[in-house]
This record gives sequence, structure tokens and C-alpha cells, in this order.
Amino acid sequence: MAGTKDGGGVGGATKPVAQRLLATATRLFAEQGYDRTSVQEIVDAAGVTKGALYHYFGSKDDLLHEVYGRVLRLQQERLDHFASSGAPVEQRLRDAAADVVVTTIENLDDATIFFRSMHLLSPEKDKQVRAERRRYHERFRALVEEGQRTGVFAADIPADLIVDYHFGSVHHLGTWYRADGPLTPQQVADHLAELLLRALRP
Amino acid sequence: MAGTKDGGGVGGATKPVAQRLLATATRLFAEQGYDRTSVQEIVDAAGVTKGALYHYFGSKDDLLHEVYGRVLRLQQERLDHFASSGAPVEQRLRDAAADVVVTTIENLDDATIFFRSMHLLSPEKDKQVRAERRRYHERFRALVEEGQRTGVFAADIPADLIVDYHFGSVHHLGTWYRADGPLTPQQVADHLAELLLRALRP
Amino acid sequence: MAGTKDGGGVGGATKPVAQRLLATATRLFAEQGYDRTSVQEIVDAAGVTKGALYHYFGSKDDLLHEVYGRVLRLQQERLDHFASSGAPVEQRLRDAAADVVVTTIENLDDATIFFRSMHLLSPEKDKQVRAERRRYHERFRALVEEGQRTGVFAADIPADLIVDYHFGSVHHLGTWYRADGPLTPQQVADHLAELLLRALRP
Amino acid sequence: MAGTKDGGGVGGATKPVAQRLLATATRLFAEQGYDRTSVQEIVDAAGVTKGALYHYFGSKDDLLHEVYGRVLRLQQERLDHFASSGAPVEQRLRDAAADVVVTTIENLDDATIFFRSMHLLSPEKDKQVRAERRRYHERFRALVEEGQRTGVFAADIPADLIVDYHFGSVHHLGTWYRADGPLTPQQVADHLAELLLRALRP
DNA sequence: GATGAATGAGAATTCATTCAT
DNA sequence: GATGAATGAATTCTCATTCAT
Repeated sequence: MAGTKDGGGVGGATKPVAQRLLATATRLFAEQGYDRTSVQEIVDAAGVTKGALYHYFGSKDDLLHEVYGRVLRLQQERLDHFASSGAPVEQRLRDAAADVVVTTIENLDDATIFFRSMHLLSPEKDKQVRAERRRYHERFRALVEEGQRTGVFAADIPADLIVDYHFGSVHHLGTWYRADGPLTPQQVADHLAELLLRALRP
Repeated sequence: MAGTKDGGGVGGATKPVAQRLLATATRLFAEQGYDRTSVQEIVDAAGVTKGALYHYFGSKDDLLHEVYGRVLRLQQERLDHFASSGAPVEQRLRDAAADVVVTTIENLDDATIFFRSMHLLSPEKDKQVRAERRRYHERFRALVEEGQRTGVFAADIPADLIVDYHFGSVHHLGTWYRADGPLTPQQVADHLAELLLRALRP
Repeated sequence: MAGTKDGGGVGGATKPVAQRLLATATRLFAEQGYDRTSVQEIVDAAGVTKGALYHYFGSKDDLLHEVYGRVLRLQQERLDHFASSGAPVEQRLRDAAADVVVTTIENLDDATIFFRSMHLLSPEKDKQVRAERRRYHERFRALVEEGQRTGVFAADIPADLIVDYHFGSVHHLGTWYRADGPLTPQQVADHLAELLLRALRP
Repeated sequence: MAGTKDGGGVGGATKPVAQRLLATATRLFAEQGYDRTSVQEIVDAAGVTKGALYHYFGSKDDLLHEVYGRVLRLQQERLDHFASSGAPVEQRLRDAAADVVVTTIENLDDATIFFRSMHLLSPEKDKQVRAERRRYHERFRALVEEGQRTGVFAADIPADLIVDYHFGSVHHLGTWYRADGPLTPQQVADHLAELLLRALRP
């Protein structure tokens, strides 16, 4: 009764109302924080009524969960794509590392919410999100380990730590990146990937 | 009338009540998030009444601000210390970079709150905190720039970005570091400082 | 978001709940004073919950503002009516002066609140109410001035003062008038209008 | 235990602290209203601590009661003085009517509180204040009745009503009189007394 | 599908007063 | 005399959610 009802899976043919609600909620959550954003604000900003929101989403928490789902699906897809190209491991890691930066900047609201509000999910949903994040982390770590095993990367630092090292910088983007700043998303991505690769030079 | 009243400046001889309240609030904010922690919970856990809390702190927001003040004062002091030692710049940067990691882990509650809740400060206090963070950032950046100018560090990546790169990993510690994990704070610090220094090798 | 939401404009087809709340609040404000009347008391007496009150009124202050709006609209309408009749100016002034007395007595709760609680309105609403009162005052003064210009009234006392003189006695009604006293509202009105007219005899 | 302890009778040799507290409270009550003025504000503005206030006054209500006592004593004294002069009754009424206007303007804070806050007194003190007001009213009415009996004043309007008529205008002074306006207190007083006397012409 | 009035539990904050020192 | 820390009850207001229409 309180679970996601429809909410609009990424590629679904759902009513634009659900998508508008989710987009509005995402913006407001990023701007004000989840707890500071009332359901009334969301529906007012989306131009619908509360009944409509509760028609599409089982609860406010569901909206947050949708944001997580969207981010996780997107990043996992992209990581899978880059990690399974036939390129040398340095290239695959560089591509994946840079891509997550670009994608994060391009969805900075999602990312801001992602890193700031995970502790606000209901325990059940939190568990689910953690599991998906772990899967993502492990795929990324596998790339690092492959390079370490094959001698392409320095092997004296735990691969887990290296993954968190890079994701720290991704996590942090929402804190400092501004679209009107001096660097394009791609430039930031190239720099950060370069720093990662240099840090891994044997 | 509504500002911080006393709250316990660092070295004061203030009553234990204010300190107990702040310690309790810090723990609860880190565990549950600021907005999810009620004033009632704080005073119950601290064993006092709401009146006592409001005797010492002008508002719930003040408690949060105190946490920020404590973190900022501590980190700035430590950075100033390491940055002004007479050692070569590589050493100074390594020391400062490792120290902030250790200090962050040792005050992980503070740090968790710091990175997660800055957007919840009142605009006025947010402004003040941002100003202090900027000062910290600039001092750290000066170290990087010094090394770049003197040819000790690679100069093809903006110093600002490098600072954010490192602080991303610090920021991220609260997300993954566990006291019962395989690495001591010092080991994490050494690894992260090593990664930074390697990334900066010319 | 915090302004008056509906509250029951004069001639609307609004739900009885809002009207019941306003009537209850008016009574309690007159009996106990605005600050001494809690929102809880109002909703208990009206048989609804706080949520309902805040559904219709943005704040407790809004309720007070509604009382002011109601009084001002009523008195302005009546003054406009009497002042623009074709009668001689003595008659018009006498009619208007007597009518405001009768109307005030018939809405003595409103009037009590009006004169006692204006300083409790929020600055913004206070400003608005003052503007409307000034308009009312000026219309009344115009009657006095017309009589003074045409020699019907004594002209050696400022018209403004005369208006305040009469409204002082209206203002004061709440302090002494009792429905079970010896005089009917109309008798009081006739006496007070007579006193005013006598005072104005040239 | 909660009664007035000392508070400073008018001409006493009490500590200046009590007088400063009362003066400060009077100003704040007039500016903000009794209920909106906190004990903390009063002591802050008076430069003392709460302990001091509760040393001199049994309660916040006592402060209000003191204001009433001061006003009532003063006005009763002055009325007694003017009413018992040997002058003709028209002169005695005119003098008394003008004097209460001047005295009220000169103590406008007291008067503002007087008329606005009587309903906030504790029942016991309210009763006492009402008794003193009645005494005052009756003395004033006696003047009017004397004139009516002796044919100096019109007798077709109840004397009680005439007293309330005049006191309405006094009551109202706090609403409109401004020290920087065009009329001096004495001018206002002369005008209002003149209006009263004219209204009473047979 | 959609509305919006109404709920009820809980939020932060205020404040007159007391009392150990 | 005077302090100011502490109390505890009350205050205004918020909000996710439900449900009759």
C-alpha cells in the first residue's frame, strides 16, 4: 500500500504528471534538502494537487527512492559499458572514471541528493540502495584489481581504498562545481581521471 | 537574543551541561541527521530539560553551528601548524593531507555532520562557515601552488581542483570508514596522502 | 503560503468551518484578549482540529486581521451610505454619527477587539488597517469640514479633532455599554449624536 | 507571597532599581503590549537581573498593577483638586476636563497601558482597579449633575453618558496624539473641554 | 483519476517563576 | 540583596497522509 506504485520507470510510457512530479521533487530536494521540502511545496511547484502525487507515489519516501533508482541505474549501465569495452585496462579505468564525473555533473541535483540523503531512506530502501551501490563499487574495484594484478597499476594500496578515493572526488563535486565556473564537465572529468591514473602509476 | 549564548567555547570553564548537550547533539545529528533529531530527543538523552538547552543555545541551529565552529577551528589550527613547519613542501603537503584524514576519522561524527548538513544552516551562519572553509581551502591550495611553482609538483592541473580532489576523499570517509575495519586511521591517512603525492609527481 | 487563505470573504459560499472558527475566535478574543486566547482554545471551542484552522487561516494573526477586515468593510459601507444621502449636512453627520454607534454596539465584540488589539497585528497588516482607518476618518472629517465651510458648524476647532472626539466615545463603548443596561443601542446613539451636534453649534 | 512587595509607592524613598524597573516596564508595555513584553526584556532594558525584579515585585502582574495605581492616584488627586475649588461649576468642570487631557498626554504611556490592558489584570486586582475607577467616574459625574440640577447644563442627557462621552475622547488620545503634531497638550485640552462645555449648553 | 478538507501527532521555541548559591 | 541556571507547561505552527466526493 505504501510502496512505489508506478512513479515512472526510466523508459516507461507513464503520464507526464509523474515525471513532472519527480523532476520537481528532485530539484527541490537538491535545493532545500529532503526533510525541508514539503509535499505541498512539491505539488504546488509541479502544478498538481496532493491527491495526484499520492496517486502516483505511495509516499514522499518513494520519490526519494526513485531518485536513487534513477541514478544507480544510469551509473551502473554506463560503468558496465565502459568496463566491458575491449580496451586496455588503463583506458577502461580512465574512461569509466571520467564518465562518472561527466554524468554526475550533468545530473548534479541527483548526485547532491544521492550523497546527502541516503541516511533518510527507510531502512528497507536503504538496504536495497546499499546493495546496488556495493555492486557498482565492486565492478569498479575489479578494474583497479585487474590493473594491479597485471602490473599496470601500483599494487601497494588497497583497491577498495582507491575506489573510495576516486568516488570521494565525485561525491564532492556537488559541493564546489558550478556550471558557470572555468571548467567544462569534460575538463573536470579529464583532470580527475588523470589524477587517478597518475596516482596509480607503479 | 537568539544568537549563541555560550555553548562552550573551546577552552572555557563552562558548565558541563552545555558540553553534555553539545556532545549528545553531535552524536544524534550524526546518527539520524539534523532534521530528524528533535530537541526533545537531545535533552532527553542529555538528561536535562528543554529550558536548559535554550538557556545555553539560542536555537537548535546554534547547536549545529557549534559543531561547525569546533571542526573548523580544529582543522584550521592543525593545517596552520603543518603548513608552517620548515620542512620541504612535499613533506608539508603530505603531513597536512595525512593529518586531516586522521583528525577527520577521529572526529567522524563531526565530519559526517559537517559534509551532510551544511545546507541546513541558516543563511547567515552558512555564509560565515563558507568563509572559514574558503580560508582553509586557500591555505591548502597555497601548498600545492608552492610545489607547482618550484617544480616539485606537476603543474598541468589546477591547484583548486587538486585541493577539492583530496578533500573529496576526506569528505567521503564518513561514508565508508568503520573503526572495526582492516585499516587504522593512520594507515588510511598514509595511503591517501601517498595517493595525493603520487598524483602530483611531475 | 502563510497569508490569508480564504477565511470567509463577506459574501462567499465558504464552508461553515471557516466561519465557525472566525466567530469563535472573535468571541474569545473579545473575552480574553488576543494574546491570552490560544489556538487550541479556539479549535476546541469550534469543535475542529488545529489542522483545520491552519487549512483556512495562515496564522493566528490572520484571524485577527479578518476581524479588522470585517469591521472596516462594514463601517466604511455604512458611512459611505449615510454621507452620500442628499440630506442637509447636519442630518448627514447626525445619521452617520448615530449609525456608527448602533453598529458598534451591535458588534461589540468586534469593536472591543478592534480598539484593544490593533497593536498586536503584524506590522504589514497593521499598516494596511491603518490605511483603511485613515480613509474612514477622512470621509467623516469631510462631513465636518463641509458644515464648517458652509457655516452650519462652528469652525474654531480643528475638524480632525472633532472626528477623534466622536470616535473616542465610540471607541469607549466597549468599556461601559452593557446590553442589560438602561439604554438601548439606539438611545445611546441618539444621545451621542446629539452631543456631537450640540458641540458643533456655531 | 505573590503580592506587591515594595515596588515604589509614588513618593517613597525606595531604591532607584525598583523605579527604573517600573519606568522600563511602563515604556515596554506601552510599546509592545503587556503580554508581548517578557520579564527578560524588562530586566535587560533596565540593566538588572531577574532576581532583582522578583526581589522588588512579586510578579509581572504586579508591575502592571503598579502602573494602574500610579495613574489612578494621580488622576484622582487632580480631579479632587479641581472639583473642590470654589469656582462656578462650569469652570470646575472645564478645569477638570482639560486637566485630565493634559495629564493623560503627559503620561501617555501610562494611559495607553491603562485603557488597553485592564482586562489583563488578575481578577482580584481588576476588581480593585474597577472600584477606584468608579470612584473617579462618580466624582466627575457629580460635577455634571450639579450643573444639570442648577440649570447651567442641559439636563436631557444622562450624566453617566456625558462622563463616558468625555472619557472616550481621553481614552482615545493614545491612538492619535503625537507630540510632534500641530497641537500642544494644552491646546488639545482646551479644545476638548470647550467641546464638552458646548455640548452641555442648555 | 483527481480533489482538497481534515486529521493528529509532533515540531521548535518562549517564558514566568523558583531556588541554591 | 542579588544572581542566573534550570524548570515545565504552554504556545504557535507544520506536515505526511487519508478519504469522502
